[in-house]
Amino acid sequence: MDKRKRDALTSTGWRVGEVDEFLGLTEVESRLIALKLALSDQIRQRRRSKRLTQARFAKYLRSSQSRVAKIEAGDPSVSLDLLMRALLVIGGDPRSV
Amino acid sequence: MDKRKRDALTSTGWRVGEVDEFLGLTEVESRLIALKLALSDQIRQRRRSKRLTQARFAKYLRSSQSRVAKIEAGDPSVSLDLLMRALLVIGGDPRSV
DNA sequence: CGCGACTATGTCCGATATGACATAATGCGT
DNA sequence: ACGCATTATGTCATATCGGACATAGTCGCG
Repeated sequence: MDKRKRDALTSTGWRVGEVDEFLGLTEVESRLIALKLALSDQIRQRRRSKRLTQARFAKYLRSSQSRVAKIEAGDPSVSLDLLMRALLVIGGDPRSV
Repeated sequence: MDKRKRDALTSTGWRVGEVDEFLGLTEVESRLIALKLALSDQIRQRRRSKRLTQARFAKYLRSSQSRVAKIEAGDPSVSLDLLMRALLVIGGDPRSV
């Protein structure tokens, strides 16, 4: 681990020697975002392959067209919960993401 | 599809014939809960195998001991986002869940 | 038992996500 | 070009989730 990172961690209460096996916050963050984007894509693909409009899909989701648009746009205001719910509703497989 | 269910769906704007391929709300809900519980278990297991206390893990997560307890207890106030973040921080593999 | 370390549960209130709505952009057939 | 369907973007009030704190419960171990 480079010094910069170690300093940033220890200064916030991490103990060197334990830290190694853990992912830093920024890495976690980027993996989380990647995951969300993958879900977005999967959802849009499935919705399109079923020839559904965002508005119709929104009904199945019990949400709104604008939310669906945001889901597919990878809008940061969309939670993993909603993404996963959407994927399940449209019949997607969580493992494939 | 049994009549009861079809009525419940159509009455809320679903069109029979499209509905079939989609999961009902309650089924989505239960699958979502199952997913969360699986994450909970995975997190607790990994934390224990690393011999970390909830308090120490909370620091890595930049959260609090009580949140970690709730994460592991499957408390409904815990989002998928937080669960996934916790799993990533502790080095777990999302796919294994 | 008593005590310390750990975990569980409850509450508060600030932060973030939500559906709904309005409206703007885009596409597409005629 | 026009009209119509679809999708994108912005905003808002309400709901849900968040960390923090207090406190209660649990589990060894002397």
